[in-house]
Order: sequence, then C-alpha cells, then structure tokens
Amino acid sequence: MEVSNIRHALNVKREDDFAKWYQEVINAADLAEESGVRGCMVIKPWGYGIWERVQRLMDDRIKAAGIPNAYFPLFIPLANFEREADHVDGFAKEMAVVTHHRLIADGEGGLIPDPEAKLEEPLVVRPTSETIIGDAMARWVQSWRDLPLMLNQWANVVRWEMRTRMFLRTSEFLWQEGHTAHATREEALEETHRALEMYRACVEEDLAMPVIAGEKPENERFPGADETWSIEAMMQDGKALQAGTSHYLGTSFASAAGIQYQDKDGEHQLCHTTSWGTSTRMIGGVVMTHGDDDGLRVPPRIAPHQIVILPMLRDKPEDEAVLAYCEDVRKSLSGVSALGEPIRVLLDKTPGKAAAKRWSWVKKGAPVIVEVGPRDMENSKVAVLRRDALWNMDNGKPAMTFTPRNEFASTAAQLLEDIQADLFAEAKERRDAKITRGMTEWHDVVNSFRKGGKYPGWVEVEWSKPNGAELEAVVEKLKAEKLTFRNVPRDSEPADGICIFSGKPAVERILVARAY
RNA sequence: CGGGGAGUGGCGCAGCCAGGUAGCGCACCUGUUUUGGGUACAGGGGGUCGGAGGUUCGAAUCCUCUCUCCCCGACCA
Repeated sequence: MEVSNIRHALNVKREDDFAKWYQEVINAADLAEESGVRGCMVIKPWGYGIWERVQRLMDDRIKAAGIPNAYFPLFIPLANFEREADHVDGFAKEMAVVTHHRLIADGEGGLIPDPEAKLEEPLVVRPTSETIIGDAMARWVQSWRDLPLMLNQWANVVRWEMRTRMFLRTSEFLWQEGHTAHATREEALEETHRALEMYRACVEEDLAMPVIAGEKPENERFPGADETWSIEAMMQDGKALQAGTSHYLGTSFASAAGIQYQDKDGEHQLCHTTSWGTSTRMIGGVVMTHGDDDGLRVPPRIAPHQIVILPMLRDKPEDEAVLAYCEDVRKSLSGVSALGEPIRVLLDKTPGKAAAKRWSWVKKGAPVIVEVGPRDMENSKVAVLRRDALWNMDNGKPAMTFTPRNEFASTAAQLLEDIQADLFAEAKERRDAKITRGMTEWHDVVNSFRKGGKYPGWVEVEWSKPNGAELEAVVEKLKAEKLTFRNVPRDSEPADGICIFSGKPAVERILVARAY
C-alpha cells in the first residue's frame, strides 16, 4: 500500500514498538518532557496550548449546562477522608501527605522538616475533591430552594501512582471536576448522564476521538460511588483508554459530609450527589488516536495554530517580498471562521531553514502547513500541505497542492472542517473494525487476545452481571489474560443469549479489553 | 514494591569488561555551495560522563549508597 521510499519524520514506527513510538511523538511534537520530579512532567507550550484548547471547549460546554466554576483548597484535612469508608479505601494507597510547615538546617548543609513544626493534623494533597467540596455543599445547602447545587473546578490533583506514563498517568495531573447535589435520585442520575453525554460530545466532536459511553461494572466503580459511567476510547494498538468518568454517588457522600436540605414539608432529606471528571490524560489519547509515523496530528478544533504559513526564506533580497506576500495571505484569512470560531493562523517568521521548520510543524501536527516561495509569489499561488494526508503515495513525497492564493482563503474553512471530520472518521473506522461481537465461549475470547495478531482490539460479550465472590472470580479470570471490563455500552443491544462466564441467562453486553 | 534494562554536550549513541582527565551521528554557529526545497563541502562552539561517598598516584570506567527514566509484573478515577 505504502511506497517504500517515504522518509518518515520519526525514527520509530507504530507497528515496531508502540510504547517507544508514543514517547517519541511526545518528544518530537514538543508536547512535554520529564521534570526530574518523580512521575511529574513539564508540559511545554505546544502541549499546553492543546490543553488550553481542550479546556476552553470543555469549559464552554460546562458553562452552557449552567454550571459555574469555583475553586477549592489544594490541601484537604486527613479527617475528611475518614468519613467515607469506601472512598478512603480507594485512595489511601496513593496519597501525598503534608506533615510539616517549616524546614531547618540539618547541620550538614542540607535541610530537613523541623520536628517542632509538625502539623497537628496532616493535610492531604487532593487526589480528588469530593470531601472538601462536600463540606462546602453542606454549608451552602439548607433548603430545597438551594438545589440543585452545581459546581465545577479546574485544578491539579496528585495521585501517587506506582508506575507513571506521560499524560496517561502522571503523579500530578490537570483536570476538571464537576460536583453537583440534587434533591432526588432521579435528578442526580439525570445529571450523571448529562455530564457523560457532554464528555462524549466534546471528545468526539472536538478531539475527534470516537468513544463508547457506558456503565462500569461494580468492580471498576469509583470508590464510594453507586454508579460509575465512562467514555472509552480505543488507541491504535487496540488498548482501551478511559477518557472521562461520571459518577452517581447516591447519598453516601452527602451522609458523610452532612449535605441535607429541608423539603417542602419541612422534613430533612439527604442530597443525592454526582461527580465527573476529565483530565490531561485526554491529550495522551489524542496522541495515540491521531498520531502517525511522522508525529502528531492535531484535530483542527484543538490545534493552537490551525494553519501555519511558512515563508521559504533564503537570505536573498526577495525575502522581503516573500514575507510581505505571506502577510497578505495571513490577512486574507483574518476574517475567516472555521468550525464556529475565528481561524487561528501563525506566520512562522522564526529564522532557520525552511525545510527544517516544515518538518518540525509536521511533527507537531499543525493541521495545515502553507509554504510560500518566490515562485508561488510569482504565480499568485500557495503550496498547501494537509497534515492528515501528508504523502503522495505515487512518488513518496509530501503531497503539496498548489492553490491560487485568493482561492485559498475561501476554501480554508472547508479544508479545516474536512480534516476534523476525516480524522474522526479514520479513527472510528479503525476502532469499529477491531470490536468483535458474538463470541459465546470464553476460550474463543482468550484466543482472540492471544492469537488475534499484535493489536487484537476489544471483544463484546454477554454476561449475567454477577456480584460478590462470583464477580471476583470472573475478574480474576480476566486478570489472568491481562484483560479488564471497560463498560456496558449505553446503546448496545439488549442481551439475548447466555453468560459467557457462567452459562446463566445473560442480562447485558459488556466490553472486554486490555487497557491503559 | 518485585524482576529486567538504562542514565555520557540539545537529541540518539560508542567508550566501561582488561582504570590514565572524552568520541561519533544528527542538531547548533561561520563561510562557501544548492535553490520547488529534510542540498553539499570546509571550519568551529558546546559535555567531566545522573548525584553523593569510597578505592587509587590517577575513575566515565572498580566498590557502596542514592535519584530518575524505560519494559514486564503487582497496583491504579
């Protein structure tokens, strides 16, 4: 299919070593780097710019749902976690704790925490904010008129993970956490689903990453939640990535924090709460969904620069004219909107060889690269390179299209919309081809993962949704094959067969996959 | 935390086993060359070898401790 003389921008190909390729893209695209602090990364401008775009688009959706932002403390009193037993069980093993508030010299040129300055009560660096936001909600909710109470926070959180991976699992990460309190279970569930749907829309429409929304089985629930829902994306190696979660917390957190209200009859009632979050992990998902052997491909909606204009400067007198021509091209785009927003154009005047700059933008994944040389100027044209269709398969060279300059401005919006749509379609097609349905024997599932090639994808099976010891046994069975349950797809067909694990009548269909 | 691997100029690596103050490719700087485009040649700048301690006349090379990263496992919204 692919001509062999293509000289790709990366040294590692996806099919040769996916993990190494992932690292290389993050490097080559200038997204982030190691910080020297265990499990923590430095997010570089291009990576952070993408995050800011994601943040903006998600925040718009949250605000459109009528949920305002607020900010709560980074430090949470230890005692807060002791109130909800399941919650503390879930997070105890991975909490960073502040125990002192002062340093003193150790006498050997170093510094140590001052034993005299030990905190009465240790403070936990938030791994999530249910407990501290719950405190506030308890104060803020008195009457049924105060409900629903809906809040969102953009923040950093810390979870002391054993093994970290850039963007996918870092000790500190950036995220958004929504927290709501409602009068009834029905309203809280409705909010849980509204948040889930908001995530699905944002990730599919903005990040161009196809996901499957559904409910997590009991063993995968958020600590303390009654129901956990997720959106699951398939990476190019067939593994699953949880890209967002939404939880119905029942009344357990309300009970722990005392979030209650007086209803119209004057009776005290516990609130039903929800929480939901998405994080910088989504950036890792974008890399593993849209990246290729030449680096990253950023979907136009989340690209900090959608079009990069590259003047072919050669330290010659005509450089000035080329630059002026590029300025004109940029100006011609200034009134143009694409995908509902003013188009974002960068004229890259930084010194350096034009060819090297071109490849750096290819690796970063700018959706459209426009090259302009003296000859283009002479012909009133621009050379357009689509990052999502980089190569001319006939000659193995970059697929440049020479477009009349006045035509380019009028077609740019459509071009970006096409790229956004094509990236999504490509990812969706790849994913759908890798989901297997209809298996009724467990050993067939095992074989499909063992022998189904390098990247076997997912399998959807029917099961009887057991709990307790029976569920544990099933989870162990999965574990033995390095498999996990992902979710029960929201819109899957009803079950009509038997449980693949027990042979009992099945009650639903559930996705099984290897996961990040 | 268990097993394995690795940390040498910006990036990728060699040197280490048989210790004598560092080398290659890319990138970078200067000049020339080339000019529908990841050109070529010549010259040049930059590192004290993750960190600390030890052995030694002398350590990137040997020993001890420690930090960090990668892979597998365990663990994990």
